[in-house]
Amino acid sequence: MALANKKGATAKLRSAAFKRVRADHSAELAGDYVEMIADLIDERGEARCTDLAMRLGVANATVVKTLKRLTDQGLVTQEPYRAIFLTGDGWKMAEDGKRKHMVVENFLLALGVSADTARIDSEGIEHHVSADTLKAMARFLSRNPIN
Amino acid sequence: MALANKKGATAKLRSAAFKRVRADHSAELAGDYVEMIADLIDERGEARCTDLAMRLGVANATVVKTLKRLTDQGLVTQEPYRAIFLTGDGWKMAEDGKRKHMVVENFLLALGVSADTARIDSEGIEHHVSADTLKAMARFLSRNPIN
DNA sequence: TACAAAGTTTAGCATAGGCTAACTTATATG
DNA sequence: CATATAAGTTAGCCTATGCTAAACTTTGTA
Ligand SMILES: [Mn+2]
Ligand SMILES: [Mn+2]
Ligand SMILES: [Mn+2]
Ligand SMILES: [Mn+2]
Repeated sequence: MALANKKGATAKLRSAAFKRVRADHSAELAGDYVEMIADLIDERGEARCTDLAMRLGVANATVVKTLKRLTDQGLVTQEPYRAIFLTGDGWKMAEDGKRKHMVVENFLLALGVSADTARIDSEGIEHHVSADTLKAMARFLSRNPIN
Repeated sequence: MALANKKGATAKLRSAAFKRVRADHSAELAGDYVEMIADLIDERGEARCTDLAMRLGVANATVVKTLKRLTDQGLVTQEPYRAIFLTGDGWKMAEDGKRKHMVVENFLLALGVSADTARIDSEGIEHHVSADTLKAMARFLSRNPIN
C-alpha cells in the first residue's frame, strides 16, 4: 500500500537523525575526557583524577569508573595512584576534538553571543556538528572574523 | 594560596558548562517525545506507540517505558492499549521545542548546509542552544533568508 | 462471528553514568 | 622519620535508556 510505504519512508528518514544523536552521545564523554586530559598535561605537566573531577563537576569515583572504560577502549593508560596518560589514539581524538571545539566556540562568538555563552553552549553543540556543518561554520568564521 | 584559588576558579568556571550539558541531556528525551507526539496528532489525528518507535528508531518496549516516565512527569496521558495524549504542559513543551528546533534547522540551512545535514544536525544541536544563542541565530536568519 | 494480524504491555536483562561511604596509598610537613 | 592530609580506589547503590521474548488486547477480515 502506498500510504504504508510513505509512512515507512518518513520513519526511516526521521529515525536516522535520532540514531546519529544517540551515536554522538555515546562518543561524547570520551571526547570530553581526552580533551581535558590533554589540556591538563599541557597546562601543568600531568593530569590527575581530582582535577578532572573538579573541572567536570562530578565525584572522584565517577571519574575513576569512566577512566576504566576509556582504558578498555585504548584511549588512556594509568597505573594505580599515578597520573593519567593518553595513548596515541587518545592524543589524536583529543586534538581532533579540540580543533572542532574551537571552531564551534569561535563561530558562536562571531555570531555575536557573549564569551560565557559561547563557552557554555559550545560544550554541548560540538558533539552534534557534522563535517559539513563544521565546514560551513569555518567559512562563516573566515568571512566574519572575531573582533 | 593564590594558585589554589585560581585552580578552583578555573574548575568552577569549566564545570558549569558540563553541568549545563548534563541538564540539557536529561531534558532532551522528553522534549523529543512530546514534539513527536504533537506532530503525529497534527498529521494523523493520533499518536501511537509504534509510530513513535519507528520514528525514533528504538524498540516498542523502550517507548512504553519512556512514556511511563513522561506520564509521571505530567507531560502525557494514556489508557492501556489506547493512543497517547499530551497534557497542557506537554503541549506547551512541544510548541516551545518545535519553535526552537525550527529556528536551529533554518539557521543551518541559511548557513549553507544541505537539507539533510540541517535536519540531522539540528536534532542534537537544538538541546544545547541557550536563549542568547537562539536569538543570535534568529537575527542571522532574518538577515540571511533561506533561498 | 471467529480468528489472524497488528499493536501494546510486561518481564527480565544490560550498559552508562551518576552518587556516598569506607578504605588504601602517597605526599608534605613538623 | 612519623604522621596528618590529600589523593585515589573500591563497594554498593541508583536512574535512564536501550534490548528481546513472551503475553495480552484490539482490530480488520474471511
Ligand atoms: Mn570539547
Ligand atoms: Mn563537550
Ligand atoms: Mn532533538
Ligand atoms: Mn547532546
